[in-house]
Amino acid sequence: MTPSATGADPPATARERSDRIYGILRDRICMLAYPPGMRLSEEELAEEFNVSRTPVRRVLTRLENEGLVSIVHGVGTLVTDVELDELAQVYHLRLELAALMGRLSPVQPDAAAVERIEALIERCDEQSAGGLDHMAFARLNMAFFAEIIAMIGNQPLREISERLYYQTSRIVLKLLPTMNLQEEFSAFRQEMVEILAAVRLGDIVSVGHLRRVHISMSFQRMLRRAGAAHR
Amino acid sequence: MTPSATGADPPATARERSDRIYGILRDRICMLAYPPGMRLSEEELAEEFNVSRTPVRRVLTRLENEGLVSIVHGVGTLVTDVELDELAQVYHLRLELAALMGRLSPVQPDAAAVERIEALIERCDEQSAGGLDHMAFARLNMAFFAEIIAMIGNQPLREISERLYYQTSRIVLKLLPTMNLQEEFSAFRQEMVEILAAVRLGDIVSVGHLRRVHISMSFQRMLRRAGAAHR
DNA sequence: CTCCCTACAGATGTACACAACTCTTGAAAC
DNA sequence: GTTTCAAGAGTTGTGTACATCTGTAGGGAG
Repeated sequence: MTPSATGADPPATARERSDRIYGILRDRICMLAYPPGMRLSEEELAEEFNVSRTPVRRVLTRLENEGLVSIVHGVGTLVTDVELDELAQVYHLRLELAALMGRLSPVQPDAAAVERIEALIERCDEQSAGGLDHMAFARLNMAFFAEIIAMIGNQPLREISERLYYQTSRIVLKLLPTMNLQEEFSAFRQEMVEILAAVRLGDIVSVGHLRRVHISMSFQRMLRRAGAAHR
Repeated sequence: MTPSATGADPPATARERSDRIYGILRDRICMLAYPPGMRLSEEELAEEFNVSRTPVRRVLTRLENEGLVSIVHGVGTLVTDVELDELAQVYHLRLELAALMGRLSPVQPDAAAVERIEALIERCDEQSAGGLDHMAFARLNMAFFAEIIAMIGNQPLREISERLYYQTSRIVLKLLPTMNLQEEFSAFRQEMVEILAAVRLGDIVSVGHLRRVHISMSFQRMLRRAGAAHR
């Protein structure tokens, strides 16, 4: 927004600026604004954020460690490709980790969190009524995930769950055009309703198991579609 | 060994040099050669490895992302401290992940791996016969861990298990002087014997459960010692 | 004697120039 | 026509000077 000409942006500390750029680039990759295979130019990014290549490289290295880009000397920084079969292991692990959240010092969500989940269900209904949108689905999914991880009290598990989510979130958006969008919206709404009921009971163990079930079924639907597309 | 005066080291690619420096620093931190609280100088490290600060910073940033050091602007790069109660969450997660290894596409170890484990048990006996050494215990433990993670077929789970191990390995070495070293050697040997039996049967599920049991008991022994020391 | 403030030493963060590497393009040899 | 090689453009990796920040030591006011 503000072109920094006035320097209206809070200068902030180096760490905060780095985290900000990281978050922006991660979201662009996860939302496919930077599609798989796209080449990211350090110089262009440096220009966009009004910094030199050095802090940009710091961010790109972090994204590489998390598997979202691949840096190749002399070639460039490439957004990694996502293939369902290559991410099968990540999905299997996500299933098991989801079931763990209730066992490892879970956090009881407060009333505000319950209201936010209710609002998400409402937004889901509004979308279903109007035109269905891929991007809207992805954003709702991400917002709901934010509520889920807030219930994970075990900090290492929370960080790992986040990482794995960002690694797999793209495959959903990528395959969505080939799938039944209404079915996906419906399944997602059902998941939120069921989890909301468990949240109201304070039963985080069940929240974890419900998550596990729905991640598994979502994965199975994608496998079926991918298998059908190959014929 | 070779002081690089002759340049005998294979020049290697940038990635390999970076990984090499990373591995060296990680081992030094995990072996307490760099004790918690120690300040690492980018300039000194750059001089030691015959590079500039730039690649050193790349490695230190990675170590920070994994929680082994803390970089503070204007202050320095400090080796993070390890406290048992702060690492309790990591331990609880490690327990559950250990139990998962048998369920997620485990890798059957070959005959050579079985022999290496037998050799580790033998080395453990030699240590028990001679003078007991903290460093020897840590090295045996790390070597055995290498055999364990080789059985983890799920790649993301393997990487995560490695990270969490490096985060907790220091606390063992730190508390070892206050503990019964002979008891620890004995328990460790027992773990290896039991797991070897499961490996011979090709029962990786049991390997995982045995790991879980022994990680848990090791943690409980440390908790008891730490509690006793506080009085 | 205590407290505060200022200057300084030393650390990490940033910018920029250059080195090293990859891929492409084109022409020349066969 | 095919192949090979060399030169060039474009990218990331590295080295280095400087900017920015922090903790401390020292001196002066009260």
